[in-house]
Amino acid sequence: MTGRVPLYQAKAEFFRMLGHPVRIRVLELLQDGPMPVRDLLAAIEVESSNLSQQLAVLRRSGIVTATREGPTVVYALAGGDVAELMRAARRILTEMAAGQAGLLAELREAEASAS
Amino acid sequence: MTGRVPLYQAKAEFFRMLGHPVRIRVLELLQDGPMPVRDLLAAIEVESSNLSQQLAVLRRSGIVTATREGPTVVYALAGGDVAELMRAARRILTEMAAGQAGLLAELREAEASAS
DNA sequence: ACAGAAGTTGAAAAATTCTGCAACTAGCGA
DNA sequence: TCGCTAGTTGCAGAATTTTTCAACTTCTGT
Repeated sequence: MTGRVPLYQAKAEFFRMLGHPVRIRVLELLQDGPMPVRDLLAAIEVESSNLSQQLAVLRRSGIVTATREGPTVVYALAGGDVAELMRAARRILTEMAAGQAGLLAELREAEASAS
Repeated sequence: MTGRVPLYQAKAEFFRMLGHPVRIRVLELLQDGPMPVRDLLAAIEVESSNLSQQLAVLRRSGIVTATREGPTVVYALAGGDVAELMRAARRILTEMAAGQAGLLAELREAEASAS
């Protein structure tokens, strides 16, 4: 019923949706609970219309919800464990950094003993 | 030493790197162990040069390694738990799908009782 | 040395995404 | 009702990414 998109493509779209610094920061901020746009804006430093665009991307994807409360709009994580995803990402990123440090060390050695 | 990029930006780049169907499929295939390009190519159906480009993206990011073995090049996951990341993504994706299904149900009800 | 298989690379064209401006809607208080 | 605050939307130009084609490198068998 819902589009019938192959899973790997849905995943790719999902990750692509995450692939923007402002959107990452929004998701991280929302992990501490719902937050009005005003506060996001204060925390993130980006033009208000740009933030709106990025929020729209998140909304469309369904990962956050927006509800109007009087004059302000409050955003919240729609579902679950974004935190876990971020943790997994950070772990891999850390490993990769370590790997590259290792590689750099190797390169330095190779250079030192270069003929 | 390494560029000094804010973490949220590193994360965004990481997720962006994941945001392509071919790259997702490669990473999923490599979870079962190292694999020569030939086999990836057979599994994925995409032009060979296109696959190469995507493999280059993965290589540059450091998430996979390539080693030449005679005439073939074998790719492998560089480090750790890509599997866990994929699981986390699938969980969220599933939740979101459920959420949307729920929303659709609500909309249908609203429609049914529309004045 | 030559031919063929396996991949990679460079570059240009095509497609997508991002940014910022201007215009616009919604709610609230005077 | 007017004006202000809070956000969103449409859109054009800029920047990135994706795709493809042609050329190129390596390695192996003969």
